[in-house]
Amino acid sequence: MKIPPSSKRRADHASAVLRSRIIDGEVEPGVLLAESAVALELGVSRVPVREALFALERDGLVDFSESGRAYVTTLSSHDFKELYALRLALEPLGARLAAPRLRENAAALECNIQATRKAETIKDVTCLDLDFHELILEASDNSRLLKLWRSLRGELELWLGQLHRKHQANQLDTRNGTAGAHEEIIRCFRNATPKACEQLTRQHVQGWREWLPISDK
Amino acid sequence: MKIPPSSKRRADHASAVLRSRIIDGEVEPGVLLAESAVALELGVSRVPVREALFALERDGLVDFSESGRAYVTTLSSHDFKELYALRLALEPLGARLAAPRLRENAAALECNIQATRKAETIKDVTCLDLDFHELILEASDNSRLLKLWRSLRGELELWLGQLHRKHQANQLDTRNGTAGAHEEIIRCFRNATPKACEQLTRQHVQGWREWLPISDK
DNA sequence: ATTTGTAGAACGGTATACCATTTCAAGCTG
DNA sequence: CAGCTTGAAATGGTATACCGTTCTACAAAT
Repeated sequence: MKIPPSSKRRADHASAVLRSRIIDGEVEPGVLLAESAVALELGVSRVPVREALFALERDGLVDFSESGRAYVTTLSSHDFKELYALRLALEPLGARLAAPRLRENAAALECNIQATRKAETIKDVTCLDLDFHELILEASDNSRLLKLWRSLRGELELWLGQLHRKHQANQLDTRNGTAGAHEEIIRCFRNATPKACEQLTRQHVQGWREWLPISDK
Repeated sequence: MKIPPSSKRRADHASAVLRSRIIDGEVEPGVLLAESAVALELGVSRVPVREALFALERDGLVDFSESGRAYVTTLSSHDFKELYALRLALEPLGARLAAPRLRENAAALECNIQATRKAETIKDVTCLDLDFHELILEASDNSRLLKLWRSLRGELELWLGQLHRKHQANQLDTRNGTAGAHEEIIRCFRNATPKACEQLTRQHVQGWREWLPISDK
């Protein structure tokens, strides 16, 4: 739930606007994002828009056709499997690496859980959930691990957003389930070995994956 | 050892030229890559150069300062550790996923090994070695896994290139060692379970990491 | 009805020009 | 001599204009 305070660079602003539009489903997957049109609408020139589109491609939110046009990414269930296979590779590693640091100081994680309990929309819960996992990776002292994970986050948010929109009957109270699972993880960081943290994180990610209502079309 | 045939996009050309200069050590780490200067030298305008610099940043070959200037990446031994921790997370996973496909068809891998045996420079050996690992990930049917790995490859090449340049007395005949180890991996793909392939790949990557003469400054 | 041809619009790639910011060194001040 | 000031040069950010390519829709031909 972070809104960069209208960064100085217009490219960043354009990127942020487009990102949230895509994730919120305001623009449908497969839609063409023409530079000129976007530039006109955002009131900037094509140059920063180009930059924004490249950044979004890096995050998997737009795909470029061979001819250089940018389209909003369309995700399939196979894409979802790819993403989770990678979460399962990256996050347990991150947890193991972060364990020594989080053992002593898990304040940020605690704070995140409190916010989760108070969250009022399913979207906020999702965002805070991902934030929690990101916080762990931030403590892993492996900047590239964090970078790679972040490059997947946009697609995760897109996928989960689509899921929530489809199953309108969203149980907002994944809140407590999420918060509870995260508290168990914190306890593990405090008391157990790095190996145990790694293992619990693996189970947590795997468990969530199986929990989700995946339309395995 | 691939030279894109002067792609239509000048940005790609600029990117390729800069990439090879950085990896070959023609420009020292820490050097400023000013848009205007590069543009002037390559005979193109600043726009494609900008694009190239962004692409190189994604691959970790240049870093942007806060003010937006691009500098050639300087790698520390900590960076090397980060890279290998990630190889150890990604490549075994890739091997496991690729196993079913490679069991039947490992022609590309065979071909790579033959080329490795004939390689004439240490740089070629390194490149073919990385190609071998990349071929496995290409067979993993996880496009994002491949994408993430590729985003690390440039930094690996940069690091290894620096290492070779430092230890002039490079034993070119890592050739046979590499080829031999890779043949063992192919045999594993043909005869063993995906789990076994995963495990062997982990050992292979780990073994190489320990083999390298790391100046653990 | 399906396919092919074609003209015009849409779009991306690039060059160039202008402006704001940063950098850095010369010069001034204490 | 150290530290600060300042101003010119370097650099990046952005806008705009031009050109070639690609796309699309409509028309002609089979």
